[in-house]
Amino acid sequence: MENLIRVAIIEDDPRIRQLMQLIVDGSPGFYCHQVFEDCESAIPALEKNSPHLLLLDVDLPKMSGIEGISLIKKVAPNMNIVMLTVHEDDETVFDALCAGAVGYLIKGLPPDQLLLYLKEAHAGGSPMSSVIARKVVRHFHGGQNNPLSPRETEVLQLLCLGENYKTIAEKLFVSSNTIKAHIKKIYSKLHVNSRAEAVAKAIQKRIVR
Amino acid sequence: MENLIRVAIIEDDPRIRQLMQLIVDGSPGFYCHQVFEDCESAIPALEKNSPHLLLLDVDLPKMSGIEGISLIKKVAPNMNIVMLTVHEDDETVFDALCAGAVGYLIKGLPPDQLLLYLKEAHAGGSPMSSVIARKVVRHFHGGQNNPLSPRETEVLQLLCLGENYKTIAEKLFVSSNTIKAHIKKIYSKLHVNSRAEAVAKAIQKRIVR
DNA sequence: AAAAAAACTACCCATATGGGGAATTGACGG
DNA sequence: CCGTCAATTCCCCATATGGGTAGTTTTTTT
Repeated sequence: MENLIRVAIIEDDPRIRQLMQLIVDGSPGFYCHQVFEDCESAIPALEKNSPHLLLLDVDLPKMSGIEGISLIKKVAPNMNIVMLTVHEDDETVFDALCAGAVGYLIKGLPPDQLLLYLKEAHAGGSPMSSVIARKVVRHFHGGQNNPLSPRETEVLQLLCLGENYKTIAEKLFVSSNTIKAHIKKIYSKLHVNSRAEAVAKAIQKRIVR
Repeated sequence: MENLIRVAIIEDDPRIRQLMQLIVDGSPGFYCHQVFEDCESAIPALEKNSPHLLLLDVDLPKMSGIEGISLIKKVAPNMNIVMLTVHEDDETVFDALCAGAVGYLIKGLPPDQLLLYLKEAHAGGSPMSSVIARKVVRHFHGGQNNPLSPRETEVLQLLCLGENYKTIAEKLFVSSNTIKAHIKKIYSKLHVNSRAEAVAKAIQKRIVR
């Protein structure tokens, strides 16, 4: 009883909910601890007695699964949340991951596959299909297309650290007028007209770390 | 011959290289197109005749696999690059993904598992172990710990869009003095003293999207 | 060798910014 | 009922910033 992985499920469709519960409960090593049909009722219960793993439906009637994650994380920060979805091609993956989910799985996986994924999630992994993974990976791509010269990139990096004309000039052993010129060029190339915008673009376009 | 997935391999260890080649060539649906022992010699060849998939060793003697990705992407932008590593726990995952790799696999996978992953990569997926995936997912986490009040967060978001006191004030229907006061508070809470730093922290700590 | 791009320097000027201090209002919790 | 905090408004002031214009020198590309 002590070594079992305690699992909770939040799923509005009664058929799927009961099916999941059966799969989890009927598997060695797992124990279906709690079952809910919405986040509202789940949150107080999860606060009292939190399981190791939570299977959370993305599409819920009242509060969506995504909104639920943030609230659930507040009451049970150490629980691993695995999202369940019908559409492999939805764009909520990022919101879910940002909110604190660790995995993102499709409903209707073969039971043995599902259980394998749940073991991985409990062991510190992030189970997701490779199609989902590619969505995530794409967010890291696209850092090459930077229109800036090497020197400008260097200046922009220091800009992102909050340095001003003078301190950047000192670090690069040039006049602060030069830095100003570089920054003007950076602004025109990035189509911005303030530090804040430049820094935002630099980080989002991954021109800097 | 036309429907085969053309694969190239860059791997310095002759044993592993030949083993990989054997696995790929001996599998229906795959065709080992080119084999190299370093990026330097691979790049000119990949430019001429690029395969669908490239298996790229992370640890190469001269130019590292990570450095290689950027250069290879320049000559063959549409090729899917899958990294191969011995250590599942290295931190180069992010560099590799940022540089343009689509997958990250461990050396020594069972051949059938490897081939399954390669099919996924070719089909637009991002194969990686769930341990690697968790590393990636962790980069999306941690957006909750924001010490700012709701209003301050709102102001910070507009700050990241490059707005100034006046325009923010107009959008929020308050005086620009108020915005200034909010921004002062934001700076003290985030321990910064300029817009640039505030924006950088906001994005990196995921206080804003 | 010529042209183009990158790097560097300088000066003027209007305005935005950051730091300091001070005060009022409303809401929430002990 | 009182303290705290968020939200709001206002003032002053030194300095940083962004825009414009105008150069020279070096490096790279053609």
